Amino acid sequence: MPELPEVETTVRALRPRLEGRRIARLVVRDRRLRWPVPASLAARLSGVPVLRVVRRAKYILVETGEGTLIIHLGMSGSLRILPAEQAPGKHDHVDIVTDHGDIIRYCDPRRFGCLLWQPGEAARHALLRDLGPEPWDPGCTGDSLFERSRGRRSPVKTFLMDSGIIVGVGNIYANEALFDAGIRPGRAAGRVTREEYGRLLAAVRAVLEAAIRAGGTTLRDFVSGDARPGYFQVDLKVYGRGGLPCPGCGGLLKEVRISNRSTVYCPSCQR
DNA sequence: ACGAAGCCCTGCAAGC
DNA sequence: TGCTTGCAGGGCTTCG
Repeated sequence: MPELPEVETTVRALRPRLEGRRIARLVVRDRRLRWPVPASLAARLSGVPVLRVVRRAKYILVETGEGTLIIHLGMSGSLRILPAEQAPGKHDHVDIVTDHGDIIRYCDPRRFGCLLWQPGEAARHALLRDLGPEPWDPGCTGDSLFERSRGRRSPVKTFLMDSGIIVGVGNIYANEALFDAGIRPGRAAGRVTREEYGRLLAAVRAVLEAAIRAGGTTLRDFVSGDARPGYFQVDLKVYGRGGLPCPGCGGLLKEVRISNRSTVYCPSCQR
């Protein structure tokens, strides 16, 4: 399940294969994704030069001279770079073939992802328009989170995972960051202090950066094979460890559901 | 404006 | 062994 670090790692792997090159053709085998792959996409991209590949939230933006290809990996999606033709598997939806012969294969078994087209400025697309800042945006600070959270009664974990507030914090890293910051996930967002939001944002950045670094070590294996960038390279302190000892105090970690998402925390270390 | 719940989908694990 | 059931997850969408 791609979280932001996995998307970032994918973008870094794609850059040398796409930037400055042309899309020779698009092979669409299965249009069924969260929204159907537009019927006009293949014709639209044929022969088009790629200027830049960038990440915004968990979206991969392939910027061309004509517009932007917007890709989301959903829960189970992946993009793999194949050095040569390989027989497509059951859930291999789309191939992007470059003028250098690289095949970039989009696969998404659960079909929560998407491939869409936006003419002109990608930021104007409805999916991107209302997104909050990136965690590293200078305008994203402990103070700004504190201000936005006033009066909110929903859990701070839900607030942290709200892409209108801050992007890129999925369930796994929300759990980890709240543990690192010593904040209980179930507390009302509006009751968390200014200082705590400062600690929380620092923890978010640190845990995402560590995971991106870990993803970087898998980059060299990204081409061909089954190697995929992954967050599972990082040691997770609480996620998936409900009932096991807390790495801080040794007490048992508690597992609850918040907004229907699995939530793990230490009742002693997190207040 | 906010918040909660529903929904999309497949693979896997656990229970019978 | 083969069924059924539950769960996982991001994030849009709907409803209150």
